[in-house]
Amino acid sequence: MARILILEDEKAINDLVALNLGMIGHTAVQTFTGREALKAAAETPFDLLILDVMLPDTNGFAVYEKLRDIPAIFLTALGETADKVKGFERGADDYIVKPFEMTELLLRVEAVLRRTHRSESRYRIDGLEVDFEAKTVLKDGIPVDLTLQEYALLEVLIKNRNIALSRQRLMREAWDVSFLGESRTIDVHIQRLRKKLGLDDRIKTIYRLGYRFEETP
Amino acid sequence: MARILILEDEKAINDLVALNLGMIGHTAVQTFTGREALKAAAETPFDLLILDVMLPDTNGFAVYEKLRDIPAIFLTALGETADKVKGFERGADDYIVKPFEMTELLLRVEAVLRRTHRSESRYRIDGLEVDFEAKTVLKDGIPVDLTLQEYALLEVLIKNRNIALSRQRLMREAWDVSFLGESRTIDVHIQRLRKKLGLDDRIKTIYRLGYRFEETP
DNA sequence: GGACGTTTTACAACTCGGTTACAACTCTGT
DNA sequence: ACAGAGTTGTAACCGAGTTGTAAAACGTCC
Repeated sequence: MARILILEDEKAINDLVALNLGMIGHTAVQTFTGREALKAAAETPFDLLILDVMLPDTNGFAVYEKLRDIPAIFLTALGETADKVKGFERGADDYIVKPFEMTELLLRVEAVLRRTHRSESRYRIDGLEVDFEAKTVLKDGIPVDLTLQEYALLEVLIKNRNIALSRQRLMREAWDVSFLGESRTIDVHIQRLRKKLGLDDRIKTIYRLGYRFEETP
Repeated sequence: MARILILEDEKAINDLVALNLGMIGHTAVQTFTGREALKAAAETPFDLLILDVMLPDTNGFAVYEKLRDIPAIFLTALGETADKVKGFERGADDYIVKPFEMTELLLRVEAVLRRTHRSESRYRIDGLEVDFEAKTVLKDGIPVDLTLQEYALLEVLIKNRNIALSRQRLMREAWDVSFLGESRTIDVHIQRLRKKLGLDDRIKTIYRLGYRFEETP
């Protein structure tokens, strides 16, 4: 089952949540301060975060920001704004108002875990890490310099991964040019991506058609 | 935490935003007209503005124009989004469409504050030490004389470190000029910063785009 | 007018994206 | 299986456009 990080300063609640998650087969790691939570998250990967919004040393959102690629459920005691935040649905995140029924929390945990594929602002595979917001690329944690054009091509490939893309279409999407004469431009850029990022296996050539970024080579 | 200015004529929304910001530890100052907002901003510095776009006496953009280098999140009603916000050359800012979930706003607040590092009063790396309050710069403990313009540029670079900044945006944030013709001004100032502070490795050129201050070269 | 800060100018150095040329490979028809 | 046509891989090269840099020109404040 899933590895779940709990960040909640009230020990009674923290224990209760951990106990219940454990009963339905998840592994829960309990933390009580933002610092602890970040440390735990740095050490081992988690599938889900359960974060208290208000904490003595920080707030749950700040912690979430630093671990942004992990889905989260927020716990809050903001009674006054309960109605406002009740229907909250955002990507793989959720929001629950204290005091809450444990059953409700467990249901939401299951729901979030089921929704593994969310609109991503990052993509990771093997040692490759692409941040679509910052437009940066890391290879084994080390920043790789891509030129604007190289990055544009990579982004199109990844966002259409597992789909064969014709040269025509690559030209249109990554170069913003609708026509394609006799030109080796794309081939050369594919070559550069493969070399810079070690993507020989992932970027597959489709003979007489174009290329495809593959997740399962 | 941060000092945040709210400009929103609907009292219910204004109160709600202020309440929620307060709950996660920020200081919110509530204003209801453009005039009030400008007055408040003139009296004390803010780290972030939350501005309603449509107001009885003015609009949020006009206020933002006058307080240029403070990051802002705009609140807009559904129909007025696209056209108005689109052509707007956005700095370290964001916009959100009403009606919005409070959590979403809070997340964006955290994101902006995190991106812009506004609440810090000094920055250190290698032998470089910048005091944003005193506006002084030490290199290996020795004071370095920067001119006003040089310092302004350095501050913008550092406060937006690890983000690629276009020349356009550097012009706007460090020179307070929104247009940029054919000019080598920025390049020359970058050159001086690099020379005076030995920042050849940290201030990176992004070809065809601008510059970026890097923490991990 | 002189000192200082800023911008422009001029040219050298460099970068990137594209082309080329040829080698290596893939597919098709026999 | 084989040959030949067509397609892709790849290193090397080139030119337009971009950036680095020193020096000159311009402003502005004492």
